Amino acid sequence: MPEVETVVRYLRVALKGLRIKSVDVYLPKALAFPDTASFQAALSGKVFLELKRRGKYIIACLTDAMALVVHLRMSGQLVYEPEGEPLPKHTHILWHLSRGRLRFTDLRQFGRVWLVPADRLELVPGLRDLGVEPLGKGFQVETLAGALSGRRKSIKAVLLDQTLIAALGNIYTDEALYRAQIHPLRPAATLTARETDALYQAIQEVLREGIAHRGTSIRDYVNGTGQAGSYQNLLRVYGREGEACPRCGQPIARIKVAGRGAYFCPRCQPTTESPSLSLPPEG
DNA sequence: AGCAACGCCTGATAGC
DNA sequence: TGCTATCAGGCGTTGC
Repeated sequence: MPEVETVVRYLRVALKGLRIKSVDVYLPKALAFPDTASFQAALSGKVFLELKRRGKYIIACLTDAMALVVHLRMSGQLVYEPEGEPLPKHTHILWHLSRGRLRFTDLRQFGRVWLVPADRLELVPGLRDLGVEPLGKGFQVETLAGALSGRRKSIKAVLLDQTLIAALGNIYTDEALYRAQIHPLRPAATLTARETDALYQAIQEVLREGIAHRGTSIRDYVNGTGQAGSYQNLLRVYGREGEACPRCGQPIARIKVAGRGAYFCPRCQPTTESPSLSLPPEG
């Protein structure tokens, strides 16, 4: 989510007031709705008004009450740049604007684009089912407690479930669980009130830090101007298998949880509640 | 209903 | 060098 929020913050300023002259679609399947011809015809002449984020979806509000929705998935990029530069490989959709161009580039081809009426966002699968925004007023510690109660699956799997909390990806679940000193395999319903509170704080901390550092760039991620973020340098556990835990020095471990790589400290994140949870972390 | 496994893609890297 | 296996920021579908 911090990566998506960063893209939105750049593009909100860059695209405002620009008019779409024409659209090239090089990979039709990247366009989830509608078909290429309808997409091109409907977008011609539209003007960008405002950009929003909901979960990991980018929503561009256009004139005539239309909304251009983009999900970058794993490797997608949405970049505004001058016309005439060489087109990067894996560029699937290209918008020619009244000034400059907007390109959707995606090596793994998982990302998708939709064009729907602004009041029919439910036409985008996933978007309509999103849970609470973790940095919004609707997210309280009781919200998190409610999401965990009665769920026997792992806390990491629950945090990754976008229908409960809209935003947390693999990096930020690991970082939040590390800070809260909770093992990723702990059944969600077994978290104590104290752990739930620590996790509630940790989720907001890691997301705010991620945004403040303009996202995490490991491979493909760049913001709306094509620049990398810097949060990868501040990650405590993600991608650091074998490195020393910043808190206790124990090597960071990696296991598989919910089909994803999960990085954690075996000492700081025991499979039962940590007795040292009330102690402040070092550094 | 809840949950885990798989599929979708290309490319980088590790191990043999 | 060149092969194979594994891994990658996510989510929709399938089947148990």
